[in-house]
Amino acid sequence: MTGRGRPRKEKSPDSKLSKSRTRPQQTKTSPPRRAARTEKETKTTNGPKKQDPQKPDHTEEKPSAQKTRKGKTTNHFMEETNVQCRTPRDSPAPKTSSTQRSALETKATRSSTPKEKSSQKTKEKESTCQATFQKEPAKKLVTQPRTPQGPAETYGVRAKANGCLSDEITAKQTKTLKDIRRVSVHEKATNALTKMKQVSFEEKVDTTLHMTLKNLKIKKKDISCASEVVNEIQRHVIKHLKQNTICFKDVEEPLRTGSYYENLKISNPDEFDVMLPIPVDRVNIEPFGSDGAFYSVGLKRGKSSLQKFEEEFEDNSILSATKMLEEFRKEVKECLKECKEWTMTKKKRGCPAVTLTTTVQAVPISLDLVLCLGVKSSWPSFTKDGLKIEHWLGSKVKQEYKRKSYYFVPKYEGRGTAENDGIPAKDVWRISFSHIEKAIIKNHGSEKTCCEKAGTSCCRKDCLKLVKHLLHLLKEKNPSFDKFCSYHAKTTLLTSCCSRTSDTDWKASDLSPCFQLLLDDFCKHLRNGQLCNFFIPSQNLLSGPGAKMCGNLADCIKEQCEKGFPIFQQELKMY
DNA sequence: CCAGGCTAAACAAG
DNA sequence: CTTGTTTAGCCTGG
Repeated sequence: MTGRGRPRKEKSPDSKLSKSRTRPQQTKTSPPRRAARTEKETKTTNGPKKQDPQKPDHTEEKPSAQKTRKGKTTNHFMEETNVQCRTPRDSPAPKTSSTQRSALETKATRSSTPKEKSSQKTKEKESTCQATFQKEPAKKLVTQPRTPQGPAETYGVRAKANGCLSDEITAKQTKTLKDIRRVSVHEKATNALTKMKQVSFEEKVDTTLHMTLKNLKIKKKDISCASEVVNEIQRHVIKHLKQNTICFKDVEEPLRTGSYYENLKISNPDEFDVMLPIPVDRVNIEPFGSDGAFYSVGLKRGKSSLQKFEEEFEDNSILSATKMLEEFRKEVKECLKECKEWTMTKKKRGCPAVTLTTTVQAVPISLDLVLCLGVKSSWPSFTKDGLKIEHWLGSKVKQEYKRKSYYFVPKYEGRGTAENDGIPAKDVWRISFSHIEKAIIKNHGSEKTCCEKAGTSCCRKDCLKLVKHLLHLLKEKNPSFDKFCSYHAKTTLLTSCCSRTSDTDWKASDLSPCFQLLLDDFCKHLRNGQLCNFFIPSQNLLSGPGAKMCGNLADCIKEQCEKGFPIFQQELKMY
């Protein structure tokens, strides 16, 4: 890893190439990064997950981790009493002595005196959390959340998530007055306990979320390593396209899109998305299908370097996405001959990207090169009701965006042979506004200074990272969710930002409630089976997964919310 | 076109 | 916590 820090401008492409060629050997001799990391940063790194989230490996670790939790509750309780605001979640055991109980009560009243029942507002949490992060071992944070019918039952009271006391009273109606009085005494105690537990529960959620976010951060060193090789191959490919091809020689500056370049990448800098735009002017576009997301693209008459990709259909000709992508693949493959450390993955049907993979320090990295057409004219009419950012970012900003180009990527859905007006799906293009998404994410505040160093910081991006991560983990656990993707999360965030437009709706200190509100929004979309493309409202992004799966996912998310995100806690446990 | 300045984010130190 | 440093990526003015 030494010597990586030197300024890139000093390197000539050639020297870099030769250097890279030797790298595979280096990786063999040098210890895998995971091992190297354990010296220092083990607690915050995501080592175990490193290689391949899809591998079932990690499932082995979970049961054992669960075991360690069992039977430690009493001990755990004693430990916890030393920590301010960190009250037992697993319970006061039924046998809790009166002294212990009163200690708890006083603590409850002292530490928080919660006036409102369900205090969604969790103020000044951050300081507590921050301290917790540094001092407390992670294992402490990962105890099982209090189950709905928790130990409170031992007091003859049904403890509900929100402690609805009226229920409890009706349950006792048949009892004698004496009993009721006795109960009410207990109620008092329980009430305090319940409230205390709520605080504890919410705090625990808050801590879990912050810890999770912390673990999702990508290491500076990893960024350096990955970006060096990724930038190098990018430059190489672009140079090749410009110098050695005719049809792609007009390729413009790459549009670096996707999570990494939006600072939304989580866990590892292992996926890079780059769009390579070929400018086209004066095109005829025709919607393919009814939702306005796919189009056939015809070149207007006149010579063009793209003419060789035209297909004749009835009276006009269109640019065949498949042909063009094939040629692009061929050219990229050609330049990989000089970059042996990169390999190209097999073509996936309907996929717009040519995916290149390599490993840096034993860590796999993939780079998606997406050929696209850049269109400078005004956006198609299907976008008319999209991008409703007026109240959030302002209409000037909107106009600014709408003046920009838009792009087409060679992506189709379903079988390539499906026809529409005689045009096969494999020859159509999907519209893309990735550059606008990136611009919005980068400039996401209602106030211009949002998240700038002089301004107030918000939690919009953190919320999105968490939703993405949650979705990722749920998909890992349940492969039937594979039709859901991070774009659903992103679109949900953008949509939610348009309804909660103020920066104060997303205060950085309100991460937990904001995140859960965002999940609420997501679940609502899922239950309705409808999530509109942010730019093309007529396209429903949830038509793919189907109603049943949407319902299932919403159930899973709801469960996670109610239980305090055990799926995150389980992960934290591993570090 | 590209050098140099700027920003966001990670990170280290106090 | 605050402050400063480093880095990659981005933007811009000459």
